[in-house]
Amino acid sequence: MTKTLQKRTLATHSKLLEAARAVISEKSFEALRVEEVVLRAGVAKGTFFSHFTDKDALMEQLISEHINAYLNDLELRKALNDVEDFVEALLPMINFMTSERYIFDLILRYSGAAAIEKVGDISMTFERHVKVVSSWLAVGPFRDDISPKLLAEGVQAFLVQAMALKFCALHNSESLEDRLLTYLKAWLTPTL
Amino acid sequence: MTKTLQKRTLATHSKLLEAARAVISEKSFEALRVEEVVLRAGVAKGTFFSHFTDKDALMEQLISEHINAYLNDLELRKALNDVEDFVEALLPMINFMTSERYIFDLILRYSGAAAIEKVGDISMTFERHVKVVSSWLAVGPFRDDISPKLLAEGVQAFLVQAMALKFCALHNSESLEDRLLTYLKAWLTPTL
DNA sequence: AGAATAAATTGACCGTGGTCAACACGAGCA
DNA sequence: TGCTCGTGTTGACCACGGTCAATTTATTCT
Repeated sequence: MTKTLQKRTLATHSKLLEAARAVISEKSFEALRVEEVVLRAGVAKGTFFSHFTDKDALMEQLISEHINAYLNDLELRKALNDVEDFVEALLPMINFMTSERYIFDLILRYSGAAAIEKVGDISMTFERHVKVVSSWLAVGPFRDDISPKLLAEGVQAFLVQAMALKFCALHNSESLEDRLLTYLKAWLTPTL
Repeated sequence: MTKTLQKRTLATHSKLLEAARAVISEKSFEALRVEEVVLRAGVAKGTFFSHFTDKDALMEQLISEHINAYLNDLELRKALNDVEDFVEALLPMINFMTSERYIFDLILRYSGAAAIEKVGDISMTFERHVKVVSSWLAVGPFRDDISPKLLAEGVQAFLVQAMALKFCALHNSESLEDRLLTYLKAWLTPTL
């Protein structure tokens, strides 16, 4: 039970996903319209909303697919020697996250500020990110007066801050990379 | 020039603001509908959009009014001795910012991720916040290997992080206050 | 096979933010 | 007083996300 008719359902579901991915690769995340997705998938509008709770849910799924791909790469990397390597490793993912303001806004909204009730896909990528970064911090030449997990949460906070400033009119003299470098050095290797 | 008919315009503008404030105090920020605001103000919908570029612009103004009131209080405070005082001082503002998810989302969206073209009201409150916090950090018993401004930017990053986690399903075992305390101690007073 | 049942799909409809060509109003001028 | 012109105002209209009672399609039972 709860698994009848699954064949047709799965087909429709993947048709919708395919259509959405097509729109995004041809245009952008921001330009995606539910209307166009259902048109391409050849289904009615209502069908979309019986497969995804809302448009954001689809977007969250598609965006976290990308993020998870970056995390897969990051997981393969061994310990990192210094902050420079750190930033260099994270840069591809950061570039994706800030490639569209729409993407960054959605990530921000669902990263931690996500629905209390249900843990979303993006929220889980943030969790995963903390784990990956923690593992690096546990063995690298970084401060050890606080736990790797706390350190990693800090890295995340500074990452978000640096990305946010990229979109800000007041602070675009310095590059995202330089800014992040400054933040992370101060956070990971304080020199009292 | 550019200032003819200003009397009528100003009257309409404040009618709109008053109506909006009334709706918010009776209901909430989230519950505000442009439709209702113009109805109460006794003007047409189009008028609203000749006074505010969009609904967010109105919200930004109203929210930053609140934030600026908190900042006025904070500016009066002299140097703070320790991290505990710090958190205690910031708490009222934090509580407002997280009193509605709608508010926090809007603040987040326009804090740094704001429009590149125009610097918005909320963006300016964040700027102001950094200044206030910097002035505290410059004289308090905190690390001095990095500039007060950089320290203050970090405080902001951790503040956002702590607030975001308040809305997160994964991390609501610890209170916002405790979490912030942990973050700020690690950031402001590292013990190598 | 046909009836009964469960589930997926449909599309007309709604709420709400936002647009814009037409219109009303007030100021300056003859 | 009446004409002109720039600006403020109007409200019908659009775009787009989301809903839901009705309908179609598959499944199970006899």
